[in-house]
Amino acid sequence: MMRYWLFKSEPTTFSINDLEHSPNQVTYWNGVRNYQVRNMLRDEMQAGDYAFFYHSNCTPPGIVGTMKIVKTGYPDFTAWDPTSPYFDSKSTAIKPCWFMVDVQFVNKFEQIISLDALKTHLSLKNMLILRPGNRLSITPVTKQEWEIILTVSADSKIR
DNA sequence: GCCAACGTTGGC
DNA sequence: GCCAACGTTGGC
Repeated sequence: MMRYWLFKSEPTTFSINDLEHSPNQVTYWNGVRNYQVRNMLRDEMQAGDYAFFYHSNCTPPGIVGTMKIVKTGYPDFTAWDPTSPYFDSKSTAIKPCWFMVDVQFVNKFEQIISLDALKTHLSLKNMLILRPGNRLSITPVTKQEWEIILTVSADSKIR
């Protein structure tokens, strides 16, 4: 059963352009250090799932494109590197604590669908990203939400 | 740069 | 296992 997701990233750290220009347009999504999100990466995400790429902490924040999960959860090895900002001594190769998936670029929207724009769609009002105080860097998206947002993106192209 | 929300830590 | 203090996220 295919699922849909939304991945947040600060574009100054890693943007959709960075993904587009990665080798084979694929990258590992490392650095998740939240247990709820870890569980999604480790247990729930499947190859073939689709995800929105969301730019956070920028002007304006919003969804900028889509990507695809191409490798299911495996240990986030950047947690093992003492020189990495993502180092965490809790995690070892024998007993990994943190996980990541590989994602592949699919497309970039011609126009960002800003957080403000998302808020104007009644049918999207239950999106986790719109919930005040939601800080999960990855959230599940329903099939309906996925399709509505793609429609919004196609509409914005015509204008 | 402010601040609300909320996850994590650590003392007890 | 409770909960206050603290740190981080992220919109504004």
